[in-house]
Amino acid sequence: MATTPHPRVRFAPSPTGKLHVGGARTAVFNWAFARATGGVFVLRIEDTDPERSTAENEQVILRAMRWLGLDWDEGPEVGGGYGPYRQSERFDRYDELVERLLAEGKAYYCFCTPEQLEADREAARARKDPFQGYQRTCRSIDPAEAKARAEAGEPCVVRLKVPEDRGDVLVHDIIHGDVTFNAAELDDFVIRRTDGSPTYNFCVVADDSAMAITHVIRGDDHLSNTPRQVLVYEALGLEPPLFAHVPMICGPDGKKLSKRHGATSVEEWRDEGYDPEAFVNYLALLGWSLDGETTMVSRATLAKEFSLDRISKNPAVFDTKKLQWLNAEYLKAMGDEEFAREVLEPQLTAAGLAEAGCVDANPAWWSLLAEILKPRTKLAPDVVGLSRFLFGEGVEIDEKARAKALGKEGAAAALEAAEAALLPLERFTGDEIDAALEPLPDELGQSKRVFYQAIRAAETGSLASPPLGASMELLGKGRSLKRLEAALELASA
RNA sequence: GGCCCGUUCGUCUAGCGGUUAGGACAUCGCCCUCUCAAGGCGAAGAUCACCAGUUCGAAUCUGGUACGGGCUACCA
Repeated sequence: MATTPHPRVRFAPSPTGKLHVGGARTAVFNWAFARATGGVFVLRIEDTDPERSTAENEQVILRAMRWLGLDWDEGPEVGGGYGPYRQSERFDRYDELVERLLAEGKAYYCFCTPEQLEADREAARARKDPFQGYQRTCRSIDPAEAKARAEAGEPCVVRLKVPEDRGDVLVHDIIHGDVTFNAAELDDFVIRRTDGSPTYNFCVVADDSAMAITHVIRGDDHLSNTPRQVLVYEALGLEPPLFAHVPMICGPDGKKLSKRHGATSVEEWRDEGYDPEAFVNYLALLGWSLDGETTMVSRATLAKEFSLDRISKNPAVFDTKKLQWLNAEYLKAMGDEEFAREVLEPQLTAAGLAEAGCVDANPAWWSLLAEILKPRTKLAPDVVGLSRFLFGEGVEIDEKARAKALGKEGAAAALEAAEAALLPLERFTGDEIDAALEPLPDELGQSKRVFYQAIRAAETGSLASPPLGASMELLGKGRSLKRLEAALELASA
């Protein structure tokens, strides 16, 4: 049982909003498990609630899944042998099963109004009854009579009849072990609403079974609902799958992650400039570990090494700092050319500083830029601010740079000496530039700090920048010299 | 209220009866250095929630307590 030859797992988001990080992590686990075991990853859309489900949200979720690189083998837009993969397209199937349960006496009509139910609940609370669920009022109605009333149009729901003598319901959970619930504490829950639509706890079972799902991997918040689902499996005469309830993700305050903790949908993280692979890596490490030591876990590694027995039981706090560090690690691991094409070109194009195709037009220039920017980039959009000084003839010198660098005594002398030393250079490369400038501070009797900061202010307009030699190489001799001269007017003698 | 789950450095975790309780992020210090980063080295940080018990021996097994979370809907 533990080693099903070809596991089938599913991720079943509800298109009532964007894909959130908790859902994304569940998706990562399902995907990784399927890939690592040679199984099948099914994507199913749980849109039984027509009020809150929209086609737009479904698209947003699919887009987020693709961005994360989590491809599904069966589901919307790819099809498969167990479709349809939208619950809204499976209503006739659910209905058929509900009718069967009704006919077999395993479910029954309930005509209680919401007001009655609320009153019953209140009464149970008042008399301190530990059982505050449905009081099974309509169980005693004669089935034939109930059917007649229902067919006559009287508003009613259908409830599952929890067997009186069912006793303990065991949930076999791969992460938690066997979890025991007492059926007597489960009420006869609704499986079909007044409007005829089926409820979650019923559809999940109908679909997981119909889609031959072998392992249900989902959030811990579903553990308490699982015994209800087990009861549905039993009523239907079906074998339940294996369950794996993964710990929740929470905010720094220990509460379930939500909007007030900041960005919660994966597209917001994408827009902030995170790399999808780094994001998946981080998500995977939230509640799972490869060996306790390794922190860089690529999708390829996940697809090979992921296993359910290394998922922890306790909830995890989402730590943006660590995500950011991981993201920077992925950027640093990129080749210069790759960084130029995948980070620099799109970011600088979006910022209006460069144009599509720029990297192809001058690969060497862009590779050098990539080399000096990579270790300084935490998030992709950082490159815009880091390289802005390279675009345009002159550069705006910020106030701090004026005051602290150009305002220093000897700044003008530094600029003049630099210009004189650079003017004769034939090969205007970082190394040549560095070599030409190197002896100047001593010759001028200046500290390196004063000397170089004056040059830096002149060339980059700021007190902090990438290495000067390479920066000037990227600017080119013409612009570099022109900027030295321009700064001279602002510099103190 | 009832039921269920969880609890190892600030955070993510390793650990599965005998370890100086290991790693990573963050923090701090030193080195490198013309700035900012990156990098290297190092430090600090966990009476393993608490209390009993089992055992020669417990973070690891058992029970209870506390705290946190979840479910208890005609949401999913």
